[in-house]
Amino acid sequence: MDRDDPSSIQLTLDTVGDRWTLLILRAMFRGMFRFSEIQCDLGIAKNLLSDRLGRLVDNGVAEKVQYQERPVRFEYQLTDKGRSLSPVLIALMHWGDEWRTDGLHDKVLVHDACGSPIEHAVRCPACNTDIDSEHIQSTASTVVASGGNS
Amino acid sequence: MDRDDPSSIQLTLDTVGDRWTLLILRAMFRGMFRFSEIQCDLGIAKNLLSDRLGRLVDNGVAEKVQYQERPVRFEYQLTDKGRSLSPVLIALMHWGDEWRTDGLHDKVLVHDACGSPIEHAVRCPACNTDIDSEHIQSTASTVVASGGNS
DNA sequence: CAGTATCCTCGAGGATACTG
DNA sequence: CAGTATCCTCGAGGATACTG
Repeated sequence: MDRDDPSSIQLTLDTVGDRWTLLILRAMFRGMFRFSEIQCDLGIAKNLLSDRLGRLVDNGVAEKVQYQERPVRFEYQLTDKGRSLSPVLIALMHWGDEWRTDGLHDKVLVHDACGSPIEHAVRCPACNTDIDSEHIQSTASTVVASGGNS
Repeated sequence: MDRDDPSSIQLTLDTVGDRWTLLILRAMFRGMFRFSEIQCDLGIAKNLLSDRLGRLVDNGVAEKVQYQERPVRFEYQLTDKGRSLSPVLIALMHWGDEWRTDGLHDKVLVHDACGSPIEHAVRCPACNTDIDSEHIQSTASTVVASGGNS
């Protein structure tokens, strides 16, 4: 599992690949920065929230910022590293939207300016084109071999 | 945690938000479809792999396809639903690449045709433009409030 | 409010043995 | 090969009480 390929996915998962952590990040992306806000929103136990926030800070995904002096109070803000997780969150959310089977299909992610459902794209800045998943490679091998049966 | 907002992220996490499951999907995207290939690649215990593959099939992410008659043998292929997880995997991988601190920064995802590092984008097909994360909305609220401190 | 400290429980993960 | 069946262990998760 961790021999010659400490894959990038693995590294990401080590940092944010925990159920609560992902949910906490979602809350933070939604503008909740304080302990009690997040705790209340998620219904997570305090010791767990404390632990997860601590890890996020240790990993440089969030930072603890004092927002008040007396009494001393902190809030957690996303760093650039944390903010750059947005594609992950969006991809997760988008897939859930796309395939959810309950009636609540109104949760589709849309462009605020025009209301159209968004799309994901992977692009090559050099060629200035979209790239299909089967044309993405990592140094070692083809990352995504779509196709399969068809 | 599951009161009025069974968020799409939650739904996605329920299906694939498990450490092993994500790693199994990565293996499948790389073209490993057979039990032993995946088991060997990941070093996962057999009962767990069996359990995870079963769930993936139950959830319509993968399907069990017979590829041989005597003896009867099956392999697991991604369905459309499964294949549409590629943005999730790519986002996870991409973030890991971007922020990994070990020397192995050569794992960047590149366009196979030209070797340039890829970029992620969320696009509006109607406006034909890229959308910044703060301009994405779900029906209820702004999904990603970047900004924060600055 | 924003945590820390304890304690308890259940179940996920892993190993091993067995099977068609 | 592709699993299923058992069993054991450790630790994550949760509840509760306490604190600056």
